[in-house]
Amino acid sequence: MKDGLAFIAILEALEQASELTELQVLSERLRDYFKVDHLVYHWVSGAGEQYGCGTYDPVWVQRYIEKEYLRVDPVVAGCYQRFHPVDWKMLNWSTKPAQAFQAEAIAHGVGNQGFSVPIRGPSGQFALFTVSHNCDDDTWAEFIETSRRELILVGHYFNQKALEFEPDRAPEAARALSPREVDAMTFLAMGYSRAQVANTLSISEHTLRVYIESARFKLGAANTTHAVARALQHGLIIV
Amino acid sequence: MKDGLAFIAILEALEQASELTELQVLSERLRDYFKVDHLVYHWVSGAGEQYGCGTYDPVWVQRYIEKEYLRVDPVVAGCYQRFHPVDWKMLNWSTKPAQAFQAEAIAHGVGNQGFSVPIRGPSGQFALFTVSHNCDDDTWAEFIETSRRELILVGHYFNQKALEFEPDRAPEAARALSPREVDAMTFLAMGYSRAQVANTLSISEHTLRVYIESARFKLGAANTTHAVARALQHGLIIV
DNA sequence: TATTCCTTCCTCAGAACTGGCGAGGTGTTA
DNA sequence: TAACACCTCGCCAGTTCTGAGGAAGGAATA
Repeated sequence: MKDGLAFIAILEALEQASELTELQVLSERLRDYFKVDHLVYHWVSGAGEQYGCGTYDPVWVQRYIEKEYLRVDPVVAGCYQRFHPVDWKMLNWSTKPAQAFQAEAIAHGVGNQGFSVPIRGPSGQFALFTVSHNCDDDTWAEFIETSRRELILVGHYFNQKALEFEPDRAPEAARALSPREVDAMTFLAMGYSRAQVANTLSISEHTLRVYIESARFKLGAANTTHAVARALQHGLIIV
Repeated sequence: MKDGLAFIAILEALEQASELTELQVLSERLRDYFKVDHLVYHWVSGAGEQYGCGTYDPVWVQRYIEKEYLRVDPVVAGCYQRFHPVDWKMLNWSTKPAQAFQAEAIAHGVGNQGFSVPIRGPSGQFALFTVSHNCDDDTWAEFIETSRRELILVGHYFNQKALEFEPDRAPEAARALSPREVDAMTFLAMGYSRAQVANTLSISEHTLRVYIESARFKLGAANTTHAVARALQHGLIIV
């Protein structure tokens, strides 16, 4: 750690932040602390909703949203499937859309190097905390080596604050399912047919249907598949 | 932070650990460092699979697994739905099964206080990093206040190592879906019927069926609902 | 005590999904 | 060039799910 005290000071400022706009300021302060070109927090969830703050060029951010680059961006795709923080070099940039995306990103000032920390929450909540910079591989590797811990920690604090300020997005108050409804959803998520679930739970298929329907209703789902998807996303079932 | 250097030393030992058994030793070392009664890492995923290491009484661990307390434990249920680390006091212990569970846990030496960090990964991976202790509320609150950052960080390092040592459990090498298959799964997870999805993608319903079937095959799923559930769990679609 | 929620059971018709058969075109890669 | 994966389309028969009606007892809560 370069300067433990300066870092702790920023963390404490982050803890005490009480408005979303402060995150913007803090991201600039952190960028200067880490001495990188860009530092970005990017939050993703449900039906393409996004929120972000950081030091990227607003033009680029706008374009990213408009073009739904979310579904092309190898950083998002890669982090979505990894637990560990990811150096951008480890990602798969070889597909055609990914290369076009990369070229455009760099043209908008995004660095050639990057490091992203994936952060996950309940309800399928997913966020990325990213630092990006222009430098050679060795310099970058050394930076990551020394800053890894701080980046992980600060990423989580960012996420915590972002959720705090936007409570609508976080809990989404999915009414809890009854035990039988949980059973039903669980086995359906495991691939059982209705008949199999009914058999497993030793109840009639008609009874099972009642549970599925009430779960569907509680989850605001259009069909069984949708209900199972939402139950999974809300962490209501553990498969 | 009480003793930054001692903590860093443990983190580095954790980084260099090369065997699962070392995690057991390190959890004891960390317990002593934090001066708590218990410190546990508990990993959960797919079809009730579990793995843990830490300082709980093995008898209790055995019983926990046998009785499937995973599905009763308010700590698991609570953390599964939260992003933030959780003080056990914040959880809902009022249901009958939860109270029975709590009584039994305390009888087996688990502390009256507890703090658990939820950790999530791709593929629906979920883990808990917990410290537990016997003391009054004020003492505990003070401990959490001072140790929160370290607990978050060390929990993530633990998880990283646990994944590293058990690679079978982590990636599960779900073959990637083709773009059209991703589209199909995505809209199905959003509750669209087959007809609606076909319409949205401007393809015939039969073509859509081909995608669903091939996605089903790749995901090893028994039916559409199962396929969507797996696609979600593997982070192959972003809904 | 009244109300609400959970659990369990029923039927029937129409809608939706699944499995099996087939076909042809494009693009990448060994 | 051949193999492979991807995208697109069709039909038929059978299975499964959904919607719209019910009914009744027990537990918890206000």
